[in-house]
Amino acid sequence: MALSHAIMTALLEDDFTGYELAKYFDTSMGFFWRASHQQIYQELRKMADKEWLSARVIEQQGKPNKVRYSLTAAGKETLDQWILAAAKLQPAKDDFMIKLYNVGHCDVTPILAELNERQKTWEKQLEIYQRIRDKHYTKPKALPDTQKGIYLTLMVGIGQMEFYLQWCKEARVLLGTVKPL
Amino acid sequence: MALSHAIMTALLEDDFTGYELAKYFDTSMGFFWRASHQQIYQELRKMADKEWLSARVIEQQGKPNKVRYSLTAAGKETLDQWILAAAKLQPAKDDFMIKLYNVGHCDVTPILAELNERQKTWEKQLEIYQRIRDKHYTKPKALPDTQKGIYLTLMVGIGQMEFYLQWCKEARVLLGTVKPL
DNA sequence: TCTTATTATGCAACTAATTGCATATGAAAT
DNA sequence: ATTTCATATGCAATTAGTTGCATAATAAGA
Repeated sequence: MALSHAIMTALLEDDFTGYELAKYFDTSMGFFWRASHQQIYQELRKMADKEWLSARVIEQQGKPNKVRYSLTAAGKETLDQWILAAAKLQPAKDDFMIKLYNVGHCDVTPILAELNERQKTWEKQLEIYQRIRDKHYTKPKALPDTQKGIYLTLMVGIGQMEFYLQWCKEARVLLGTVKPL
Repeated sequence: MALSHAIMTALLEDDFTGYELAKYFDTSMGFFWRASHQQIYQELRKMADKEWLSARVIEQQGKPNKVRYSLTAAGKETLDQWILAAAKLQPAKDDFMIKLYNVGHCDVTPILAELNERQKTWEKQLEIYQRIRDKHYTKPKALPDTQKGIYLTLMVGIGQMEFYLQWCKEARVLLGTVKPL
């Protein structure tokens, strides 16, 4: 559902090909939304069918032709309507939390190992986010309006990473007190 | 995929019917995993087919018969193996973050309204979590091993709510500086 | 020179999840 | 007396998302 709206949001800024969007979902918007290229290409065609997007084929030699998409007026209208409707707040599904429920019933060693892996990932991610903030978002109130929301999503990313790294410490200590089976 | 493992994790503690599991996913495990009854009933039948679960039909009059499921040895083995494999860390998809990207392109009013709605929800949720902590989890190290992981998931819930409420303040101020279209 | 990465899309099969509907009773609330 | 809630499952249709594979050129690195 909302993948299409995420795509339209990206297209507010500029026209994109599927390939470029796939990269966009790996970096910028990838902070809180992942999509594979297969999914994106499918979705783009569906959206073009509904006339939310218009497509222009760009001939190339050697490589496959590109298809560049832009948002239509109907698409923008759909997006505006979507923003009016409240999104449902669904909890983030996280396999690792399920694993924690198993502590005491299953061996804790692999869980601790995975916690350490996650810590490394979170540390890296936090660094990336902080670097972006320090480079482009030092004065939030001075940003153009179109950047303010993006800044706020970045702050969610930073805050989450900081929290998880904090929690990690407590988790490691407590899991250390679990008797091996 | 992981819904089946979440179900098996629940069944580590006790046998359950689909109906009871649906409630379980609305409360306890619902902090980080939601599933509708339709999905749960389907999944239970699939799992019984694979012999990860065994089913016992309990005849009732007036009401439909219950089916009570228990974890088999094969199911437990599957669960143990699953814990060994690292879960992939995928970001939580959140529609509201997409909406924030639209600030400056679309009217900010409904976004601010939704932020306020979310704040209320987060406040309520935080209270619920805190009450659970204060009632059952005041001394984490004194808990039985089987409760320690659950405590840690609860702390994730509390930490997330606290962070979002904090972030909410900054978000409201910054969104207040956005010029209306 | 051989391998790998980048560019650029697509099909097919499958699994996961949602939406809407249907059934049927007893108990509690209005 | 009527509505709503809780109990207890299910089907059918659809949408969303994943996995694996295929193609085909160019450029860069080992």
